[in-house]
Amino acid sequence: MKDFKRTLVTTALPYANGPVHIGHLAGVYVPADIYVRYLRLKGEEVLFIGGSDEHGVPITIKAKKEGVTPQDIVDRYHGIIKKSFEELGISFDIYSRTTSKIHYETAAEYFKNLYEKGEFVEKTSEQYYDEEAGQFLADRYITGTCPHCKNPNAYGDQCEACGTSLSPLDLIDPKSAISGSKPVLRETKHWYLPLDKHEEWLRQWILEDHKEWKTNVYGQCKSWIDMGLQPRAVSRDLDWGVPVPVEGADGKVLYVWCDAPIGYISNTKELLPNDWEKWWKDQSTRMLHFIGKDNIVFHCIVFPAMLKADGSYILPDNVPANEFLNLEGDKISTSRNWAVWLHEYLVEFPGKQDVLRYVLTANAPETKDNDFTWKDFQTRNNSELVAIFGNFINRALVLTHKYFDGVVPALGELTDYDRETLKEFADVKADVESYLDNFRFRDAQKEAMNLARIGNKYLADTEPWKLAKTDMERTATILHIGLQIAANLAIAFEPFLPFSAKKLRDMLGMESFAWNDLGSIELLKEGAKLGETQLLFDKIEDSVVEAQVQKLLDTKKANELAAYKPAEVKPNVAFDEWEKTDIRVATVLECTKVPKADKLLQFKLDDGMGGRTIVSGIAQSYPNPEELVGTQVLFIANFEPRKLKGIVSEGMILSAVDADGKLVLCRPSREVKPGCSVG
RNA sequence: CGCGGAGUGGAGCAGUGGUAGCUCGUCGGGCUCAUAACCCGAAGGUCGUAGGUUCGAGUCCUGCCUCCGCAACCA
Repeated sequence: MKDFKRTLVTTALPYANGPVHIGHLAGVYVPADIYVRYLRLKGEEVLFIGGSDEHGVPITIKAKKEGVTPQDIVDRYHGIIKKSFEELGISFDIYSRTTSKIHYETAAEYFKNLYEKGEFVEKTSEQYYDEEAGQFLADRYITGTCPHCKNPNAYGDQCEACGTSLSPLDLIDPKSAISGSKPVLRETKHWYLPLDKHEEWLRQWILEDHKEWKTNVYGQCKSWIDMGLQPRAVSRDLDWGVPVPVEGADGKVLYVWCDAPIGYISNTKELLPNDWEKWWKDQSTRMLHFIGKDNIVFHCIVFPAMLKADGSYILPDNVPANEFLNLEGDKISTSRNWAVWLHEYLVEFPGKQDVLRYVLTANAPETKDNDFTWKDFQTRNNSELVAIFGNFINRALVLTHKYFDGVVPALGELTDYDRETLKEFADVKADVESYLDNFRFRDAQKEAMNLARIGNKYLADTEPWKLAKTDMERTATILHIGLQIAANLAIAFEPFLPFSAKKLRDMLGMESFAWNDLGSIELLKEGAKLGETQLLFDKIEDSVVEAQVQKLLDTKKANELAAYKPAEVKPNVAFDEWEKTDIRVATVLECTKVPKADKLLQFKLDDGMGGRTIVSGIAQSYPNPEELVGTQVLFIANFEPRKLKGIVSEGMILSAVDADGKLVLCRPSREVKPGCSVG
């Protein structure tokens, strides 16, 4: 590996049309933060850049829907995102945004420079334009009939019914998804980055020089390059974004994918106006992009091509991309509200930042998609953080306070077993480092956790609570070692669980610490006074996670209701046909469940004509049938009587079927005489 | 046949040619300093599926099935 002097870490810019959720965290921000904290702790020079991506069509549409400006939308979400990152301890050196003044300047300048160097090509094409909304339409915002399967709800890029890839021009009878109007074709000019011209060096740079990249990253890049790279548009017709800084480009802005990565540069500039270039243009800087798998091509091919086109910038040394995290078996979705939102978590689980960090790291989707469940969250907290880590710390501290008045006791003569234990945990440092250096955060954290396992085993095997009755000198040595292990934990977990590591250092009275001290057994001095003991982690009760699961179930139900579409209307019926049906009102006299039937209720009705019995299949929607007595219902009076479960049913009671399948009885809006006709 | 990734004990994940591992859960035992925590032991897998290469395959090759991503949004 090259000998780098400093490391620049960027994280994918979250899109400011919603808050940040656990998927973003597990895929990008938590691993990046662990890595950065690790480097800082080693004393290396490192810069950690983040920011919100605030341009693009979806934000304008959301703004229109809410009747506010795009700026209002991004101000809202940028605020939420920035604050929640801070509270989770994501230690950005700067978290800025792409609507900043400096970004507009930087992006425009970047574009202009490439334009003047002739790095773009111009192309004019016909695209659909929505005259009502006054804007060009992205492929996905055009719907119409699929030319292959005649599905009337195909999108401009693909028909989801038959799976065919489409172009908007293929659609029969296209419609704008924004206004519903019929779009028209208009000519428009755009600039393209000719990726095909960059293919040769990209092939060498990725496929030959960076075989160490993760398989998912390398594989996707290889497939793109082997297919042949195509020019990619860098501008769009839109009024929200960085204006294209070229004559005759009115109404055009930089396409978001081009705009957003330049944000990494502008944010660096904003933080270090005079010193930013050493982070971007010095070959001894190592650049890393932490992203999710959806962003691989942009960060490995497109953005590097932009950097290379300029010529003065360095290229990323690695792009550790993660797969996706699912939630309770379903994929996370902002639009469906199927997510655990960071800002909500922080309110609902105060002081438990590290629990989330721990769980997301332990179950990080490093090689494939993983699933987050609340049950797993609880188990990892209770069985790992509390039972193994927290409990070990508590044992060591309680014993020290009990036998040595909260003062670090003296280290006496070591036994063979002591030496074995010390040797075991001295290896932890090298193991954790090796995992972290290879972006294997899950294994790294597990290895750190091993320190606590070693500690627990050491105490169980040496039994200081028994020795305290006979041999205080030996007890002192054991607890001295136990406390040194605890102090090592405080260092090892600093990158992963910074809040708990700090708490632990306070309890131990540790003032200074550095990564290179890891493995040392001289972190605490004999005679040093320990701080106040408290629990490092708390148990999470069943009711807490059950409430979170319920919250998700409620969301799912709300989604079903929102997605409800009325059934197709049946073929028309002549009036005299319809008139043959005799609908009447009746008052319920008795209503009971039919024995041995799940769905049936037996009604005794006052129909104004001597009464009748009707059996109706609505029991699951009305678990307490007696409550219906005295209410009125509508029923069909001229059905042939029919036997159900041995009871003769003389008609049918009318119910509406709600979106969730629940049946709701129909009744007159005020009481009427039993036997009245309905028509 | 668009391209890439993934499919391993009850759950979540490692493992790229040579006796199938880890964490949690389960069962049995021990300990009692500790947040009923800790320590020891055991049970549990024909590694998606059908073929093939090989002395030998979870690991390589081929077909098929399923899930995810890339194309609007999106980590």
